[in-house]
Amino acid sequence: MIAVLGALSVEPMTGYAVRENIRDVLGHFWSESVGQIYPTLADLERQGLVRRQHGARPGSSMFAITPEGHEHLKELLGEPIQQAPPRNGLLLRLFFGSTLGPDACRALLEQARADARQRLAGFQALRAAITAEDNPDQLPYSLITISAGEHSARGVIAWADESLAALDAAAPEAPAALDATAPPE
Amino acid sequence: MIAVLGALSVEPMTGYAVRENIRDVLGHFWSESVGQIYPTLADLERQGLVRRQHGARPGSSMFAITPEGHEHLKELLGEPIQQAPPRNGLLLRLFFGSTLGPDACRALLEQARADARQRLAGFQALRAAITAEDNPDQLPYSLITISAGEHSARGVIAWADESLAALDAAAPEAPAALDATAPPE
DNA sequence: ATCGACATGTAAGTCGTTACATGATTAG
DNA sequence: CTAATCATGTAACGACTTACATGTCGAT
Repeated sequence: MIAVLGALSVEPMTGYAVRENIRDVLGHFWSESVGQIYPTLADLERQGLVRRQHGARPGSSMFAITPEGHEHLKELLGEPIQQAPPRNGLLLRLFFGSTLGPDACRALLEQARADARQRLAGFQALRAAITAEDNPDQLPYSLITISAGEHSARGVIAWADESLAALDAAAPEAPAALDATAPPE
Repeated sequence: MIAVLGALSVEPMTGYAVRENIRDVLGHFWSESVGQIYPTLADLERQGLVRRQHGARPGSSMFAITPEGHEHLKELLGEPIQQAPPRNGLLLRLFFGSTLGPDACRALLEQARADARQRLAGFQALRAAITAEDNPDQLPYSLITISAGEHSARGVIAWADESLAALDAAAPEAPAALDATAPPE
């Protein structure tokens, strides 16, 4: 709802383009499925918050936000954030690490770290792209969201490093053990 | 499912206790609602993964995990993690910061930082508690999940600090401006 | 005797995803 | 000509939450 109206607040576009914009621009912190977008658009039209005009091709529509829609967007943005109940499948598995086994835990942490590194690289590319493309009004806010992603990714990397070290200390599972330090006993 | 079976893998307990354990022990990264727990328990019983015995009072049941249940838990823990589509209401609002207004953005960031500080304090208390209570097998894995929370909270604090500074630089909204540095012009 | 914690369940409803159905247009 | 992309929608299903309904037990 906010995302759809927000996309249209930038410029008029088709529902398909709304979907692409949400995926490509907001994708790292928000998502809407197809099944959400068209009904939402129909709702917004019914409420007079967007106007539907003929698209470039037969059967397609250009949606444009109305002044009331812009008003409504402001209200929506001011509404309290309701956060989803936490549900972190990685931490759930790691919590039961003694059942899962230390090796599988190490693998999970390494995977999480690799994913975070990739995301971090993506954010750095994205930062460069939007610094070139965004208008000066939007740029600081885009940068804030990218910065959030970067901080989060760096946090995951540091956490995974630390946790892998902790696992090595707790369960010496011979992680490349061919060095000069004498094994215990 | 994993959470319920995992709770019962520690010791037999009532459904009510399962709920409390999930809330109190896994609460910072996982949650199950009442409406999930009892049907899940009934499912697990039907599949022979838990056994129901008479509870201490009439009408109450003690649930205990069976060997097959323990096997199944291992399998579940090994299954790929499916992560929920991202949906961060805070970042969504901040992204549309030029519509929302700089002051409201500042307020959101300050709130997020305050929340993160509180979570961080909670984690530090929790760390002390479980270090005293947990058995040595479980402790490292509990610490890993707490550490994840701490890293995340510290990340949010650093990000909020940075972003507040960025907003001050981009939109000099007179944030406590009574100091010796001359205002521009 | 009454209040809060313990205890188990169900029903209704919300939210959201996935898959399907359909068709136009454009690039190779 | 044909594959990919553009474009719009719906239907079925699944996941989950909230509220309700019911009853026991222990402490004050």
